[in-house]
Amino acid sequence: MTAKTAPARPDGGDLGDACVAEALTIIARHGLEALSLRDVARRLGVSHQAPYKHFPSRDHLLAAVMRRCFERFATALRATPPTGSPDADLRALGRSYLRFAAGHPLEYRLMFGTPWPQTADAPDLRPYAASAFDGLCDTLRRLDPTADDRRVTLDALFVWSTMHGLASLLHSSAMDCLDIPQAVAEALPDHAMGRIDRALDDDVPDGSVGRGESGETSGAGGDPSPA
Amino acid sequence: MTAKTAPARPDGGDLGDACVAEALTIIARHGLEALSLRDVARRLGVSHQAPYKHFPSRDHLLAAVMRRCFERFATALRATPPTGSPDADLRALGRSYLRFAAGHPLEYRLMFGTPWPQTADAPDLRPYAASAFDGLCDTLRRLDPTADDRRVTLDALFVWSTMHGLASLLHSSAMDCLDIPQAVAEALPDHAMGRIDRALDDDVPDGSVGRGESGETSGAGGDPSPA
DNA sequence: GCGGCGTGGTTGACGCTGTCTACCTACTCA
DNA sequence: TGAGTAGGTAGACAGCGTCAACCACGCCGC
Repeated sequence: MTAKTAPARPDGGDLGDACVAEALTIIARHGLEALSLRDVARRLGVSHQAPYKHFPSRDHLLAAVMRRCFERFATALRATPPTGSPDADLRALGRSYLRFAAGHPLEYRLMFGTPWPQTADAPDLRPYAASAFDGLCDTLRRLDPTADDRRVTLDALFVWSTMHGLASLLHSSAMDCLDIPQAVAEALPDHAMGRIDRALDDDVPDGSVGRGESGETSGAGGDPSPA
Repeated sequence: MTAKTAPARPDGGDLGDACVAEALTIIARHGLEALSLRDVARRLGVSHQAPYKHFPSRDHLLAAVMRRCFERFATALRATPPTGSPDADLRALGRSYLRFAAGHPLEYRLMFGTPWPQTADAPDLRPYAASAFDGLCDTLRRLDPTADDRRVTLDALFVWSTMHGLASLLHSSAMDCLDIPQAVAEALPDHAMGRIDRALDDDVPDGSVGRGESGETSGAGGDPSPA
């Protein structure tokens, strides 16, 4: 329990890592539903029980795969270094976000579209999600240095919601029902980012943004136990 | 093959309908992963093969469940009759949307968060998705009667993206990582709707919204074959 | 040197799943 | 009356996750 940091077995490869890589390949190609521990073992040429020496259950393997997805996602978001203009930075961030989602739709769905396995609710994944969200908050703070923390958090969640909605809807089955011309679909990301720009651009007191229609704040998301 | 419109078997209940209802109950309570045809049959007190007389495969049952979900969703959205003010209508529509998603998170995920079974890509579900989207477009058209169709479609997709993003994120695992105070999370829907209001409020030429940064339109979602 | 032991691999079994096949029964209709 | 069919039955199959038992090897205290 003490000197168990890195297994680094003498016989070359680490089966645990290989399992994660193979599972990630399967998910990226055929989706989460197609992932099976036995298939992973078969592809790696080991017995169907070998992965259980590295992961107590399928969910633990899934959690490891998700960690790797989050690493890649965080790397992709950090790939756009901040420029001088917070406005341009926000757009670049949005573009990176959508590019990752478009390029890795199944991994994206794994991270944000499916319920996490109970195994993964550990604070293990928190740093990745938090760092991405903090980056967004920082950009927004530079955009409007006078905004307080609550305002920045709300705006960050608003921006994130729109980006996540775009990323999800653009590759969703529901979208295919709608006969949206491809040219319109392709113009949507920039259009939405323009709308976000305008939504955030003008600075007015908080009261006019969340203009409460007499207790309506609890109308949509107020129920503390919706399930 | 001709007079097969409604089975309406003489022996009381319709097992097909009962299967859909039972499957919907299971999904709403335990999620899609917990749905099994054998479990449905067991709960209904019939053999594990009985459902196959009504649905050729699990996916066909799933498609029927999704149709029922969409019916309920469309009903929920239509429950808010249009008032005189398109601005108020838009907010009411958003509230209905989020209320349904909060009240039926697993059904919502089934409709918009998981890939549809190939069985369901028939034009069967199109009317429901289209009617909801058209309602949103109509409201936006009343908000700005001068906007052309392309503009209305883009704005509708923008609004829908934000709503869908909110609905997804507010109940996602990623959100739990972020230590968002509950008060902020509860204020988010109204805040976001206020931002949307402002994003749509001012009317300026399309050029300033989708200000193309020299071909950037194809940067985020332009790749026609992302997978 | 050697026995205990943890690590990482194996095989075999269990119950679960979706699905295929065959069989049976009751109703409809020519 | 007899064929056809809709709808329900049971049995079998492969694939799945998981539990249990077993085995080979490297390490460490004696």
